[in-house]
Amino acid sequence: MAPRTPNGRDTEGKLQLILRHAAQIFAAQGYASTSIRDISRATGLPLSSLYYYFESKQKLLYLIQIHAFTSILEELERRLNVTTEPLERLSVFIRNHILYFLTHPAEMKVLAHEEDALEEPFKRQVAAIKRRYYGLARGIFEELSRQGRTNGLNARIAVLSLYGMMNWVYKWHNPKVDPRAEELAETMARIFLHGVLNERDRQSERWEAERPALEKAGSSD
Amino acid sequence: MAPRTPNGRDTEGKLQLILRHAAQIFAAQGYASTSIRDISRATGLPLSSLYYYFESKQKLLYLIQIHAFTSILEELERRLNVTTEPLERLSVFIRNHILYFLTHPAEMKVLAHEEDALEEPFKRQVAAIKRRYYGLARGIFEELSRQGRTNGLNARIAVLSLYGMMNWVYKWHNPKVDPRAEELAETMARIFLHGVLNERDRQSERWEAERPALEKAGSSD
DNA sequence: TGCTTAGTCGAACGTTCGTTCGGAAACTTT
DNA sequence: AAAGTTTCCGAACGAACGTTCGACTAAGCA
Repeated sequence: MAPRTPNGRDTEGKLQLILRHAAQIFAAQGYASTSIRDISRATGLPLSSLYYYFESKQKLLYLIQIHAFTSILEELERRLNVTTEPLERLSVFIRNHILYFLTHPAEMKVLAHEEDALEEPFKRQVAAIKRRYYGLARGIFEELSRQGRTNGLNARIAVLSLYGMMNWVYKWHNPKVDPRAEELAETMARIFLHGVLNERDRQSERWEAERPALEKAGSSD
Repeated sequence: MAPRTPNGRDTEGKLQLILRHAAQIFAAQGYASTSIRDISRATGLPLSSLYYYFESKQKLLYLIQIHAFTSILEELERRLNVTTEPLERLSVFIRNHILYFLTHPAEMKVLAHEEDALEEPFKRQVAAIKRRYYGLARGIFEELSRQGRTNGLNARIAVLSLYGMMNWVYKWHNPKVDPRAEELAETMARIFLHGVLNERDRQSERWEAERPALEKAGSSD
């Protein structure tokens, strides 16, 4: 925490500070309409000093996106280890996503909104980690399908729909009015996993983490 | 169609041509990173000539957004007139949205992606029509709730989730791989209205427009 | 103490931006 | 044919952009 690096000037901490401020401004104004001078103003650092910490505006966006994606993926993989039950795993996925979204709104907005702003050296790398993230959810969904527990929907469409439902949150979530992460995650999990309509046996289902793993009882489960 | 306006120069048609090209470029590069010169290049019209048709870049974006929103809303209100059954109406809403989305991908991307790019004289007006659109879906959902046919979810969250699911489509839909509008709309209607899990009576449900109106069986009507 | 390296920063670079202006050209009305 | 109106457009405006440069100060090491 203190500047205990060889040099007593905490260079790494300053980069993080720049990244934090830059994420805020990118989120508020958009990448393309943010100037390096805006970031200079927000951080209090002179324009030219910024270029000691990152070599281009593109690289700055890249650093923000990679950092956010790496964090959310690490956290997710940690949490997914608690169970192999696909229903629970999907629920964990949703909760993890929403939780990260609401605790890091600026970073997540940049991730969701500035997908195409990166150009080719960087674009590829962010696309790779994104594919890994997407593939994780899709894998879980397909496992669920293999067990005959879905209604046979196209996995790609289903998972991308879920993804959209969650990623759109940055456009409307208002902490003053809307539920916190836990409740929001549970609501979306219900919509996605179960649906909105009154069904006969919906009441019996629970996807909480506390719930003991499903017993296989017959047919498909 | 022919230039039968008082002047034989088809000014209105030229504006439409500019709007079409501009929507394409805004969709491809983003509003902020598109220059008027880009639009000049795409339309073949000289830079300064463009300003005869719109008075500022902001106004250009405004014209595109208002036009798209007005079209989709008009079409929707027309289609909603066929039934008062809330389940069918929600289904019509979803189908209309997706259909417009996939037949006007550029306009819809601009609508979904450049929400915050407009500034104050224009922002308010687009926000107003957007609120009307959102309110329509929410009204239908609440009617459904009043009839006791939902599982009691927060209407705001539910409708915004649906909205997100549909609006995210522009980020991933690939005509070469993904289903056409009708099928996509039905899939999303199923996810939203019904859910993804195997339930006992899911098979009996249909939300097609052809289906005769539900008979009231009890509860609220 | 001096030498080297890491970090700072004012000033300026070339380019691109949105927009304007004034007059030329095209068409309509008398 | 003259007058009036609408449409067109080359050239230029000041402002803002991302990035660079080179001189500077402060820290770490001998």
